[in-house]
Amino acid sequence: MSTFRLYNALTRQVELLEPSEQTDDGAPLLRFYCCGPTVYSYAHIGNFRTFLTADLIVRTAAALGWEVNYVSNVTDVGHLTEDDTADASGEDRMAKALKSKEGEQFANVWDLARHYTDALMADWQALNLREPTIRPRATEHVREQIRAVEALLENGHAYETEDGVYFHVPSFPDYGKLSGNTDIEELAVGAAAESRDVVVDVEKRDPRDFALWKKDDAHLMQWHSPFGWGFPGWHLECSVMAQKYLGETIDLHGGGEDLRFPHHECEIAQAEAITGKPFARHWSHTRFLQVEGKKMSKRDGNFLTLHDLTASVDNGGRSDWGAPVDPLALRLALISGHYGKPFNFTQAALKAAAKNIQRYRDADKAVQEALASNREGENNLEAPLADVYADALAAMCDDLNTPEALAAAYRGVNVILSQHRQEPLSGMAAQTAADFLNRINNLLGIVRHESPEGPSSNEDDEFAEYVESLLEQRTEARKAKDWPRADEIRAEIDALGVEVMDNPSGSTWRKKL
RNA sequence: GGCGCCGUGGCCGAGUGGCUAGGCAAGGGUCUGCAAAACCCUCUACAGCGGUUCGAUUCCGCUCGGCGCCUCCA
Repeated sequence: MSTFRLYNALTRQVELLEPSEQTDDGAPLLRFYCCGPTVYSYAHIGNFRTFLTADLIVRTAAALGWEVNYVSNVTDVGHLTEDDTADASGEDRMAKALKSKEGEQFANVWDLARHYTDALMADWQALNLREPTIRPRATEHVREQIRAVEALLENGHAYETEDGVYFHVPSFPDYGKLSGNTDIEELAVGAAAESRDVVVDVEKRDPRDFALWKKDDAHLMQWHSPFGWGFPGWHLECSVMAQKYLGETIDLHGGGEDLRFPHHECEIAQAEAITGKPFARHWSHTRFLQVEGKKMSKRDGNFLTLHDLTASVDNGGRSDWGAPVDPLALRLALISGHYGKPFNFTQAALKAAAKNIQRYRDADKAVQEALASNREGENNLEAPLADVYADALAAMCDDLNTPEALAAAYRGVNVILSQHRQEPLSGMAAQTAADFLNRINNLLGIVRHESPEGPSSNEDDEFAEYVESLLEQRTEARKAKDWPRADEIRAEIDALGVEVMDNPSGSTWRKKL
């Protein structure tokens, strides 16, 4: 039953994802590497769509009883902003960020990288993303990268020039097997470089050759190497770190669709030229998302970081996007489309997600209460919830069909709530429902936060206290049938962004969506 | 130009050779001091044109339209 099918970019078809090893306990062990971001700024929701895809792979594997060695890096070395990336010249992104307005607060590039790395981890947790087994940093693996360059020089796949060390693409006949960019492309590449008026290292032997090491003793981040002071090429860090932590051949390698070429193609070339073994057996890419029908861009005002959406307006959150948005709603919105298809992120979709999350919370709350009261009675949830969970897992195993998995999960929530409405859940039924919600949360991460400290704070507690006190006053007024006074207080509460709901059993409140 | 993806009801988005995905929005209703929430009901679509077929939204071809990558980008 434990078959997990996933699109493989290498073969261009949906294939069985097969761990090549087992743990000592006999569980399949998946070795998975997903390319992380360069920490020169806050990560945006597009970055997170990719990390979310990785997260869902990890969760689905875990649901099947697999162990996952999940490695996701942080690129804290500045690479390049200019078109001549292959030559690794030009200004790097970190240096550029340091000079920007936001960059003024940082003492240096190291400081800047640390700040944005911390921000990444906080956002990561807010979105309920599972922490990678290992999160290596490029700057902490420069030794290994230098050794890889040496190995490639020794076995003839690389050569040194005045400016750096390059990988010689023609020495690796498989180059292009992932992207389909083969020899025809070669001409286009040369042409492209010329038309862009880029200064190409004249010593490069082939236009496709890419930098393994860039000699530059003026660079803000530089290391000493046998080839002089400088810094490693961008593609090197991932293949080196993946192999260090996961072995020479890994089961699955993922990232954003833009990474397919040249980044992943170059990783393959470097890694396989050294080991002579396949680097990764399965490749997965997440498609870019669009925002309100357009590619995200700062100019169009639709460039969204997690911070833009989840921070309070006072704290820089974007009111035009309804900030602060519940991070779980954002998570749900971002996984409501298939990872391999273009996805249009819209305000309407975000609102719909928020509403659904509310419902998951309602169910969770009802179940917790029922669990506490432990009523006598039948358990008629077992069979329906088992079916629904099986549907959800099967959908995820079918190339991560999140829309279908979510539909199934929601069906389960509705079963629980409608059952509970007819007659409060028995202790046994509540236990079944709680197990279901836990499993759904493990699989999809949309029921509640998993991190020990949820995003709650003293501020929230104080706010809640204040609302409760107002609500008490209103209840008094209602008892006295002083309707104008009651409505007045409700208006006050309403102004705080809170809605009041009067039920037969009393009044409750919650933050408006 | 090269490679690839997609066009589903007001919106977002699965899926299938014949049997209502789902969500959100909207309209009507129940409930309610008024609201809100909740619940019930309604809304049957697959870009266009051909072809294959007993039958196509689903397969094939063409047309139109949108989008992505092709050394900045997840």
